[in-house]
Amino acid sequence: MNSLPRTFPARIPVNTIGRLSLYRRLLLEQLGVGARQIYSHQLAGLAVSTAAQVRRDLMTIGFSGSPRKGYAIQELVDAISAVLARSVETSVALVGVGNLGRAILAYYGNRQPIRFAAAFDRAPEKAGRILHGCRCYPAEAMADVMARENIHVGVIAVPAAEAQAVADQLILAGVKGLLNFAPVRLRVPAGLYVENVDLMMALDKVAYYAHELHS
Amino acid sequence: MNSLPRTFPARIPVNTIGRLSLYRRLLLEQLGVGARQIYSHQLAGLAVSTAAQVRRDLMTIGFSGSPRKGYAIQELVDAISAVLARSVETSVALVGVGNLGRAILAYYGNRQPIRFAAAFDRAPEKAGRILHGCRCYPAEAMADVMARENIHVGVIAVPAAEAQAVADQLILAGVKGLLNFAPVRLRVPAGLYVENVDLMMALDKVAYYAHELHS
DNA sequence: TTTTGTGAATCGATTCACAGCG
DNA sequence: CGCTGTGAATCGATTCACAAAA
Repeated sequence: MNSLPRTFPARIPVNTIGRLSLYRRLLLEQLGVGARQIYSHQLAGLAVSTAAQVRRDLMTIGFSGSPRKGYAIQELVDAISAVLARSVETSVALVGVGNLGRAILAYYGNRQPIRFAAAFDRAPEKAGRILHGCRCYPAEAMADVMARENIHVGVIAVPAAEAQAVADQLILAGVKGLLNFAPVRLRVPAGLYVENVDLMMALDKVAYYAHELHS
Repeated sequence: MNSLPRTFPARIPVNTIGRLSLYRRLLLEQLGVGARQIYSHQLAGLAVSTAAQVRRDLMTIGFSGSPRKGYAIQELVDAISAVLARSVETSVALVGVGNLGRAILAYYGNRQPIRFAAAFDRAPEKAGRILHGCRCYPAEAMADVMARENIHVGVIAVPAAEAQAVADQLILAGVKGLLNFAPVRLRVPAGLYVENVDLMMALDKVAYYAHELHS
């Protein structure tokens, strides 16, 4: 029955933020299929999780449903969007327009309200090209473009050896969060958020368990 | 002094496996630079972690160092490689040779002992091509090729709508672990391991914290 | 000294279990 | 009834803190 733009007393745990992102996607899908209300155990089924987990997560963002009808899907989507940065536009910069960088641009498309506003690459011949709706600039232009486009999130898709230097540049240019695809742990000032997508680690984990189960 | 190759009493936590993968990379780098011994606090520094965490992780795999000299790097690399599937060859299949699939092949290269032994795609015109050392087959060939190549790990890089069907096929073909890049949660038999790389979720997390810090 | 190895304490995240409600 | 909301219990992961070793 509630919950629009509130000030949240507590800091929301990272894992919860992640699940909210997932719930939101699943809920939008349900809306598309004509559903209007959903029970915690149904959403849990879609998310391959538990009803208790779902209820706890929604409690954390202060959203309530009714015992009779469950949760109103559209309202819940709005509430989650208000918590995630989804109701304001977030401008993002990509650094590193190699195989992975281009795949990232293609993957994210340019769905509002997360917009890839600029890409940077050391190789000067990439400057000026437009890939999946995102313009490439030479690395030197970073500070200027980032300020002009009001970018606060950086995505790092450069080789390991360059990642720390790129992170330093991005931080200097004012980013508050980094999504790092390079297989390195970045050293950043306290408080700045870094999400690592470590593909080597991910594959090692799978190989470990596959091997364990197989033998 | 340490770590004889076998029989780990306890099951090793997922997070620990992930960190071991990271430690291994960092240690190999140190070997390349000429280091032979390392202290827990030094490795922690490289991993952007804590000395206690490092010691706990190494304890978990039964590896010991000496208070005087720290840990012997080469031996530690070997011990970690023995724990991860790194000392035997693991064959992997990729399904979905789009932008993301090709970037994945390029990223992983074909470093031993994790080998991309086959790629599959619904689009028949991709069959027969060799990308980054990995041969593409039509989707229909999956069962045959997977058996012939003894593949036990699958990497899913297809659109969300197809991911569950692909997972089912791969499981039928005998995989024991899945690395899933599709923005869906897969339903799999108990015991089978799934590692999700959810890029939407990753970006939402960063955007959330960037926004929180910025405002 | 300095550093390892580790039991115990702490912290955080998930699950249980049940009161309250429609 | 079956469902939500939530305090309390549990589970797991990290950190503390210190004895033992060199």
